[in-house]
Amino acid sequence: MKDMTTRDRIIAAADQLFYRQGFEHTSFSDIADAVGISRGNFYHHFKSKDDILDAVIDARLTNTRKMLDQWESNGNDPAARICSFIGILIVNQDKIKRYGCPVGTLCSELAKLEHAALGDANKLFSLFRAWLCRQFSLLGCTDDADGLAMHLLARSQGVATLASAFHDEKFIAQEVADMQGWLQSCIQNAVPSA
Amino acid sequence: MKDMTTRDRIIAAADQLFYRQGFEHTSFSDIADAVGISRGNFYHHFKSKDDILDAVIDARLTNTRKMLDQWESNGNDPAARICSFIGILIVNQDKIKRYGCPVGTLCSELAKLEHAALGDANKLFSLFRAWLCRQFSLLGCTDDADGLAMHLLARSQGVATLASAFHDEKFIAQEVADMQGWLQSCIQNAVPSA
DNA sequence: GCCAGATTAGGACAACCATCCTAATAAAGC
DNA sequence: GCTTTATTAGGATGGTTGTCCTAATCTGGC
Repeated sequence: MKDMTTRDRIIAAADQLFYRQGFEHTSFSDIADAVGISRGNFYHHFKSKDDILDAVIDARLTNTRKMLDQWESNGNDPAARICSFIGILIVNQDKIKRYGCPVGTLCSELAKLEHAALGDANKLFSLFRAWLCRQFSLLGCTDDADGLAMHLLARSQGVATLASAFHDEKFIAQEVADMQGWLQSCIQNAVPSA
Repeated sequence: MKDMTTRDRIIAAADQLFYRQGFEHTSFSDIADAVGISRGNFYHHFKSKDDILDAVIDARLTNTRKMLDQWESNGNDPAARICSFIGILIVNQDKIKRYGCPVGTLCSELAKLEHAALGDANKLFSLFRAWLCRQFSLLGCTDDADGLAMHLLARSQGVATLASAFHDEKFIAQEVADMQGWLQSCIQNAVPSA
């Protein structure tokens, strides 16, 4: 945080604030206060507020790609990787209970604003979708890997939304366990390898 | 629409705009233009913008209750009623693809705004939850009726979110079919009556 | 026909917003 | 050490927002 450039510190602060307060409800003053710099100084680093949003989405895409690559290079089997994805709901449950899913809530907001960056934000979903699809394929579920990916993506979105509404962590645990059971049944239905 | 009071016309217009544009992004001018009245005229009917939001949420609660009551008094069995709930995703798929779920997106936004009306908005979720729980109980799934209700609620939320992101109506149809299949398996696992 | 109350219109108001401008400061190259 | 460039601060600007005020109009009771 200390050795970051001002530009990166703006992006990091905006990232958090957009997640917690929403994009529209976050003002330049909010970001300036969080970073500890002057308001008028933004325009040396960014053309506009929309420009900051683009940078935030790019950063999220990069970080997400990094996380997924790491899960893939860990030597685990595809089932364990998918379990890592499901596990996000447990690892981040405190934030999710407060602010929902960072991807889902951002895309929902940008859709209502008819914001130009909606397409880029949706790439976050596409990233998870393609990654999950690949894991299901490797698992042997070749005929409907994308359908299974979308199914799992949808379920985790729903869990995040309801966990936020009801602040119920027991519900998260139950659904996570259920998803893991569902994953096992996927493996059994898959084409046996060798 | 023509025989409604001005107050009701404001609520109806605000309801639509809050759904389509979000609460914060909808200004008094937007509502005034939609209703066709003057801006300063609102304060004869409502104390503040938050007051309009409260009225909109109340109206949604009333309408939802009416819908659920109707489904219950139709003479259908509980399974068919739950199917009606699932069917919302098909009936409203055009709006859902554009704006997501009216309940989920409103609660997400109000949570980020830390808005006082969040508690009332969450009652919309509670309404569906209690109704679904009752149906599952009548179906014979007495030991985990609430868990099943939450599960179905979460899944439909997830479908709405992803349908909005990917504008994919084939995905909606697939998930709806899958949910109906899941419902059948619930019935078979239920305690057999008589 | 008149009057009291409800309803409306339209503008005034202060606060906030994203954006821009200018001047001061820091850093770097030579 | 000087000059050029990058970075910063802080205020100005115009537009929009929710809110409020006042005067005009409409409505119903008598």
